Amino acid sequence: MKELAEHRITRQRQVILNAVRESTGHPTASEIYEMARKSLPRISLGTVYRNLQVLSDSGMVRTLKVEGSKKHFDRNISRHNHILCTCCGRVEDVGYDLNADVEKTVGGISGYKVTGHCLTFTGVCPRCKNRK
Amino acid sequence: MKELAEHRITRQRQVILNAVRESTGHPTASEIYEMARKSLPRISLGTVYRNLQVLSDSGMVRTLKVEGSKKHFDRNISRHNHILCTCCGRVEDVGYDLNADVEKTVGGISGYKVTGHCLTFTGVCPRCKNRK
DNA sequence: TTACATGCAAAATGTTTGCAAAATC
DNA sequence: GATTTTGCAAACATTTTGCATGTAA
Repeated sequence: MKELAEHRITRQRQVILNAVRESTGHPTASEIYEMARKSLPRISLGTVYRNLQVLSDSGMVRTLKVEGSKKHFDRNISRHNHILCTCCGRVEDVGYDLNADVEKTVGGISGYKVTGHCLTFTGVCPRCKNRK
Repeated sequence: MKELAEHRITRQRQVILNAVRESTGHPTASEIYEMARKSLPRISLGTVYRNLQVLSDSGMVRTLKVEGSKKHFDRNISRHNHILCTCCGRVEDVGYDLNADVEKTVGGISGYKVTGHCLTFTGVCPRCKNRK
């Protein structure tokens, strides 16, 4: 994990970080691009991608890879898991966590040096349930 | 889940299914394409993608979405989880499973009708550990 | 002033799709 | 013989990259 201090603090970088932090959900790169464009109309998608990478590498945002082809980004960098609505594509945090020693257990089983895990639930969100 | 019986049994379909079943790891679509090409040199990538979709929909193979951009396919359709080597990209099964009532718990927490979950560990595999 | 960051456009990657011909049932 | 499936190529969506220019430190 590189420190952000190694990087320059540009207007674009700040706007992108703020966009993620102000987002209520788990925005994709192009959603962040649209948000950033409101204050920096000439910002490019490439810059958004490059900065999301930098911010993710330096631990300031979290990159989520849920079902589907797009990456999502998360302002919440603490340990937590996610739930994906298979109906509307919504991604939400879920306040459920694995036991802390699970990674140790899996390390023993697999022989890997386990560095992390990703747990995503799928289901139908309350809104979609009620819509039927 | 559609039954495969609704679909015709073509040579391509069989070759693709066999390729997944005979694979030792968790091949990607293009790896399956290369395998299939050994017996059907004129098979197309589109056919591979279409058939993997059919086989996955009918529950005969499992589609895996691990970190990284590509989908992987798994001959093992029973409940199990995966571990990804962040060093070489290898994906392996891991004989660790969540408690069966976790989904019920998460349903209660989130208000979702939970239909599944996906748990993937990341780490460094024994081969990559020893290579240093 | 110089190394890093940007905008732009093109390329790369992985996957899906339209269509006419071929194969299955 | 009707319908599904195929091969091919083009389209698609997302992400990455090369490069000349701009900018923070």
